[in-house]
Amino acid sequence: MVFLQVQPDDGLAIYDQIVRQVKFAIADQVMESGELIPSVRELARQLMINPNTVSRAYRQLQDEGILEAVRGLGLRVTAGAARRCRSERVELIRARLKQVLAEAIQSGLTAEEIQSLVQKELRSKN
Amino acid sequence: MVFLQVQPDDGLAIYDQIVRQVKFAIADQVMESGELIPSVRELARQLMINPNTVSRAYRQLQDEGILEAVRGLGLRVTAGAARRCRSERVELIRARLKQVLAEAIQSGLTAEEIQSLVQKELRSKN
Amino acid sequence: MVFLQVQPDDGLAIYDQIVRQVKFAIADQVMESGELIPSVRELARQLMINPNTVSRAYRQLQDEGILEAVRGLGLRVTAGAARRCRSERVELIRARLKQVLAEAIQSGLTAEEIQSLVQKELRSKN
Amino acid sequence: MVFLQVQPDDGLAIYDQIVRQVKFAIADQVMESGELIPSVRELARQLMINPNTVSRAYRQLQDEGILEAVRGLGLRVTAGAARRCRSERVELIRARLKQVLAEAIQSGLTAEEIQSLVQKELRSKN
DNA sequence: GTGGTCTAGACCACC
DNA sequence: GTGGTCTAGACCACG
Repeated sequence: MVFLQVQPDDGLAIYDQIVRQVKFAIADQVMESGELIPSVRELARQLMINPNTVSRAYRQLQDEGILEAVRGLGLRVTAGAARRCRSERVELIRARLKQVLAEAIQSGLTAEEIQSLVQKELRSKN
Repeated sequence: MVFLQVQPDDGLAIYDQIVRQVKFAIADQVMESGELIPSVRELARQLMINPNTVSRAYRQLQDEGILEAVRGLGLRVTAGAARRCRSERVELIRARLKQVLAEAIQSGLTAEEIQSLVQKELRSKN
Repeated sequence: MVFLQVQPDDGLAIYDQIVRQVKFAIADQVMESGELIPSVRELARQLMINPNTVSRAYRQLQDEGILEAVRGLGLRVTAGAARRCRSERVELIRARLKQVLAEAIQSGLTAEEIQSLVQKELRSKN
Repeated sequence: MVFLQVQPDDGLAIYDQIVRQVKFAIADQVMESGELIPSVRELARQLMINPNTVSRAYRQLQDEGILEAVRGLGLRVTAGAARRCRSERVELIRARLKQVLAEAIQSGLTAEEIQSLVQKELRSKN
């Protein structure tokens, strides 16, 4: 879990950054189902933030059924978490893509111009 | 300016919605350069929101050079506003498209899947 | 909202007591849809507890779709809240009744003895 | 004592599950007065839990007079334990039934609806 | 050691 | 004024 990192002024709340990154880590199977995640205090120490902030992120992940508490031991990734995190991420992408494209059209760009932009971006990423 | 409308629970701040919509109206030449915009009180009354909120939106538009004060008359659209708003909007779109595509790739979608999604969206909008 | 009250050592967390009581108040239509609920600071002052604790309760109610935030104004009861709270409460009762009855049978009480207990209780309540 | 089993995420603490199950076993005379119960280490090994947890459960049972230490031998069920466990269980059931019924009435269910629910449950259990 | 809860007090954006 | 976020530090139950 050394790969987690937060930026205080990202616009996104710190606890939300943690939620997001944990979900992505689970989606990418960097963290497997059943695995214990870093303790609240440990992660807080690593990220140099307040334990309450980590706790809030973990609590939200519990509310969403991604993590489950094991009394006295810590928090564990639930069974169906990986599948859920993956589909949630794809759905998120789809929704945002949809919104951006709608705005692009509404702002006067033609379908051809948009596709050209998309292809240029996709090529530059490969 | 009757075309403006705000949604209190959009996630976006109300003053930001106003800023955004005014810019778009100028970009689409619904509002022309030199044209006087409604007074703070008038718009606040129409949208049934707090005058402070309208005032804040207008102030930001002045700070960005989109609007300018005319002593004794009110606020009017500046000379280069239309061109600026158009390019700003396209640039905004381009940046967000870029970001969404980067996330899409990072989340495991292939370039083909992404293009397929894009084409499907574009067709449904026409 | 003067009717809300919390007991520090109820076994149930304070924020949970608030969540529960607000839901019951909505179910009983003591609080109507669209109505603004007491502010975080106001309720904290009345109950003589920390605003964060109230905030946590309100946040959970938002997560469950019972309340919604109106920026700068406060929190409001959502449209479908009453119906949801009512059915949730009945479902809760049903589940607990089920569990208690299962234990009663498992502990050797006969169906007749249980029904006798139930009737005695019901009569004493009327 | 092979019949004991614990579920880490039951909501109920593990040591409480042990206390409860031991009491029920005594109430059902699965364990008789005078009988020696498994050692802390033995039970901890069987249930694959921390010996501290078993120890805590046994300590509570001693505090309640259900178990007593026999120097050099271990812990055994006290003389009046069975009677006490039975009446305690019935009393527990009665109290919880009372509470659930009170809530049911307070939540708007009529006495008839409640009795209907009770009968339905009782039938499904037989 | 673990998470859960609560308090106290600060700062922010928004209306 | 409103809610939202974060920090700091305390206490509790549990293993």
